Amino acid sequence: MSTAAVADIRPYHHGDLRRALVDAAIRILEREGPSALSLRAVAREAGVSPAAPYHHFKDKGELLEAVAHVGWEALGDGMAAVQGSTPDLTSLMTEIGVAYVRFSQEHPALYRVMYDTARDKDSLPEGMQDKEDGAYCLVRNTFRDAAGPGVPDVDIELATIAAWCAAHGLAEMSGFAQFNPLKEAFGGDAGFLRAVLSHLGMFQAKQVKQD
Amino acid sequence: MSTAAVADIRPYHHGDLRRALVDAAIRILEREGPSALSLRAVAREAGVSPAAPYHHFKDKGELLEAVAHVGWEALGDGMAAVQGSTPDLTSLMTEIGVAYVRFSQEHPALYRVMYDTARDKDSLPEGMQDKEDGAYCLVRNTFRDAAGPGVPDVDIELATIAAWCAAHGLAEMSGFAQFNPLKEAFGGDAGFLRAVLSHLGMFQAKQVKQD
DNA sequence: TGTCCGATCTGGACAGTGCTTAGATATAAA
DNA sequence: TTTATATCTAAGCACTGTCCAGATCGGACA
Repeated sequence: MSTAAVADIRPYHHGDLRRALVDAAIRILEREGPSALSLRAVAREAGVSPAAPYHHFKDKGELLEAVAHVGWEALGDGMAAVQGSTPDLTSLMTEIGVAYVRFSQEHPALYRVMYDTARDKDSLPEGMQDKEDGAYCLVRNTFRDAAGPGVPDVDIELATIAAWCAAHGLAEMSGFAQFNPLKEAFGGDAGFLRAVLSHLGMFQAKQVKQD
Repeated sequence: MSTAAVADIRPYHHGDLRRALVDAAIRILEREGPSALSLRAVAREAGVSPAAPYHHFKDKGELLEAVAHVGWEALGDGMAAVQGSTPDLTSLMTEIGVAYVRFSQEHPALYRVMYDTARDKDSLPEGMQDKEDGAYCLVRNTFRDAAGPGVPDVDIELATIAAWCAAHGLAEMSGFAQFNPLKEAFGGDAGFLRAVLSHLGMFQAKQVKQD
């Protein structure tokens, strides 16, 4: 079993084609956008025949899920990086939200794949929610720690999803050109993001603690 | 010019193929989802050759824009229908938000096309924002009326986009199966939507009036 | 060492896609 | 009736996702 586990990790002709394909897909995504991400282009980028991916993924969707998984981990890392940057919950949640939106701005194609695959399955991806250190759990734990004991789980969950909705909504809207004037009015993109996130009351600790 | 305008409205062999194609596309969307929406399938549904659509739309994207436009108008109608249902701004904004999310739940494929085409253009679609009676303007006007004179435009715009982000975020998240337990805790889907929207402070009038 | 087996990859094919071009047909204008 | 224009079709191109038969390679076992 232990040798089998090793074989699972480093098993190939090619080296590790599965990983190479995911990397190639992300490279194409960042370079040419989602519309250029065909399975054949990924195989080409990895220097392999068009049929080769089918020995590692059931279909294109399964490859995209693997790509999305990498994206969710990177997003989680980005959000975790600002953890502990301030003791104040309000500004901490704002900074986490800014980190979230920043990621979506820096990797728009990857961000799109992350949600597209999730929507196709009607289910949030593993890398985001299932693991205890996923991005979603990070937000929930932040609320839970701030609330302390005695606050019902339902309220924590509500605060979490409300914050997530706001951040995701802002991530999708902030790219539209129509909001450029408003961005300038708030001193650039960062100021705009903080203004919207601050405007959203759910980042305030009292809402979690009181109600 | 006036006769030309008439010719623009009713000019065909087929009757009105342009409109027929848009209708066919929406029919396919509601029946089989976004992945089945190929230009050829639309032509088939409309009983016409695969090349025929190219005499009415530059490419597939332009057809999708027309489809999205219909979607935005329908969404705007749905949101306008709850207008005046209550004099209280907080509950009115909540009801508008509920109408928004309901639309996305009842027409998930169409809703997806609406934002996909917008993202591809990095620009909000005409049907949503440009016209004075578009869905986005409806929200802005509601805030403006509630705020009265003296409140800077920037604050109105900020409240509008914040509300929009929250509604869109919730529209996208509410479909995920992971939130089903939470929905039950709030007495079903409607209760869940109102709980999240109420939790979001930007629906409260004071934030527009005071700040 | 030689042989075999299974995992890994290729070549070739199929149906379906967006889109273009050349030509047919019907409608309206002359 | 002739002509011009708008509308549509037929055929084809390059591309896609996916499958299949076979080639090739690695490690296990003799």
